[in-house]
Amino acid sequence: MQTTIYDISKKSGVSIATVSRVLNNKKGVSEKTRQKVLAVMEEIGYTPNAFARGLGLNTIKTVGIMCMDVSDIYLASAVSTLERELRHKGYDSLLCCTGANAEDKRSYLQVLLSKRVDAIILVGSHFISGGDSGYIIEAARQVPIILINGYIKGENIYCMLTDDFGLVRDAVSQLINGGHRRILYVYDTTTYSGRQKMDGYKTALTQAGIPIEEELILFCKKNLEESQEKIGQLLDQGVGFDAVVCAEDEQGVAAVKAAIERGIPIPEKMEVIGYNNSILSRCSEPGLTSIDNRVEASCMTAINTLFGVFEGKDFPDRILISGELVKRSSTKI
Amino acid sequence: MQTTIYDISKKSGVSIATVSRVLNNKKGVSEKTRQKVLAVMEEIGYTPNAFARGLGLNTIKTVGIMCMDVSDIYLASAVSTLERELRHKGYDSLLCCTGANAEDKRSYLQVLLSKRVDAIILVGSHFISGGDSGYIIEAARQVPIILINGYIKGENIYCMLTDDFGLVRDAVSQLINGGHRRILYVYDTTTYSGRQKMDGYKTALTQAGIPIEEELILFCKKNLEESQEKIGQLLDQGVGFDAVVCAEDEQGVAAVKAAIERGIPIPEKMEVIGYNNSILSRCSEPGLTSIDNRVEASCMTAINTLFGVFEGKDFPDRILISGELVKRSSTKI
DNA sequence: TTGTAAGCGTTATCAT
DNA sequence: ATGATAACGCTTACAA
Repeated sequence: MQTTIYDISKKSGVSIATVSRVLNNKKGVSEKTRQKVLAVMEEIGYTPNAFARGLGLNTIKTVGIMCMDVSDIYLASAVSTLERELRHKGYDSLLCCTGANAEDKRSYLQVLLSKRVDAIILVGSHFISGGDSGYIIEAARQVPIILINGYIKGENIYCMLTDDFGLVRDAVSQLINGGHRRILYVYDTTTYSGRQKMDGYKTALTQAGIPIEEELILFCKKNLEESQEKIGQLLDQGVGFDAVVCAEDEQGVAAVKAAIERGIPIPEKMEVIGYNNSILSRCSEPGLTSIDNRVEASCMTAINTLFGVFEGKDFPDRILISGELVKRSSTKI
Repeated sequence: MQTTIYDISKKSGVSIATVSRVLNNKKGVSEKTRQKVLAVMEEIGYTPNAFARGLGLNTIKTVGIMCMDVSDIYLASAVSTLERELRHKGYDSLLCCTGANAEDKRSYLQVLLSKRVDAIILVGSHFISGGDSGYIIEAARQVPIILINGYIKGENIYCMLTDDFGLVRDAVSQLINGGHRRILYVYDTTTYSGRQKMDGYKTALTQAGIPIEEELILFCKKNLEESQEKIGQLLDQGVGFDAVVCAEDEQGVAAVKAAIERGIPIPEKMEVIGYNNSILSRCSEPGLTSIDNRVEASCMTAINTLFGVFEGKDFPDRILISGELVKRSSTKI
């Protein structure tokens, strides 16, 4: 059985109230008593029960973090940053990987609420793709909700937004300025963020007076081998393109590999741009130029916002985080 | 304010006991009453308080997961598997990234204990490198502790072990059989697991009657650029080796890149083997042959063991998980 | 089938 | 400076 303050109380000959005071470093306890109590705690290896504490205080200093899948490099780096910052502030992280199923997301959110987390952070725009974000707005009535890379309008909801649209548009524009007319776009999702990126691609073309061609837009699961195969097929079919922009680094690497496989020199005969500036872009050979939307910055800002909200301060419900294009050897631009 | 079973009780005209019964799907409640209570719950958007429940039952259906850093690909994939399996069983995961500091590991473990997690899973052999694993043995008096890829002897501690030693030894032996005599070994840590790998390298050499040369053992932080630079220097200095075995895929990729940078064809003039069979090994160009110690299998077995322990079954305190060498284009073997 | 009441381990408010 | 006690929201005998 676990030991309680009653055990400490009995063994040290003081009341549980005093034990509690010592435990919480409250003043109004004589130094002698304090020492005695601490000694007993040490001796019997006492660990306070956070439930009991949480029951009374109605806070357990824990924040729920929801994401599709931590094994995804991008999400893992976000979760890592969030967890670290939360811990610095004395909060724990209850991790919840939802997968793609909408019903699961809903019920997992309920689980987090029932564990009385002090806030919930949703990472990735997957949470607003289904259209039905009502349950999130509903949940925000109980605790503040922070979105990393997504936007939902609602009371007590705070959104960190990345300019995915502008970043892709500018990158594509640079390719166009570099003389490219036929640019392949590879994507894997149609979440909010995914649509923003695609719109960026299309807008850049339109602005340059280049027609949008469906055969130059390739949907493909985010899987290296599968992407490589599909891009390779396009190459073999002679669809004809001399630049590739991908919604994910993994696909960018696939594009590079598909080209090399066919003896197409990169970046001379084909330029490739990925997204996320992850370690994959650095592993690529040649190195993959990649768009960095700065998740880490988004996460830091998110935590900042959250603690501001905890303190009752007024914060904007959406904050835009800027990104940048990180150039490596897969492009000439 | 949050709603409680008292609110439901009042509004539906039944006692809190009945509300509780409905909440827990217990029998002995008339269908009519059940429906009425459920309707009220739905109406006022009731969320049960897990603290209160946990206080009485002394379990909150949550498992603590500790690792150095989830942004590490290997650890992220482990955490992902653990979280998923735990959730299937109805458990949440309290994530705790400790960083390298020993004192932090200690105190974070205390935090988990105070949150009354039902078990603690330690991922990675970092937890037993400091030598002082007393606090873990101590913690095991309160809850079962599972180690992924590490071994500590103690009551209520269960260890999933990987044969890092044998895997590296066999891989190096294969290189030796392939005609290599001067094989560079690159490593980044001296944790338990790290030492096992190195021992595997040395043993393979010794068994083949090849002397161990210090200049062929390179310590290097797990960082792509830094590793590439250091391995490159060795190449430039003419240290002379025609195969590289790395303790991490990231370093394997670095070795491949260092060689390519100098026009050394892979695998013809140099063979490279990495470790973990992560996505990095697939991104590498040419693809990196890599040792897979099967974290996912370790994690599944860990969860299996854990729930066996929960049910009071007797489980071995150490389980060995076998791995394999996954061959890609960076080797001829 | 339903209700009453004790108990879970804290914190906080009064007294003393 | 210290102690007694209510309160937190739930589960679960035990009664009715």
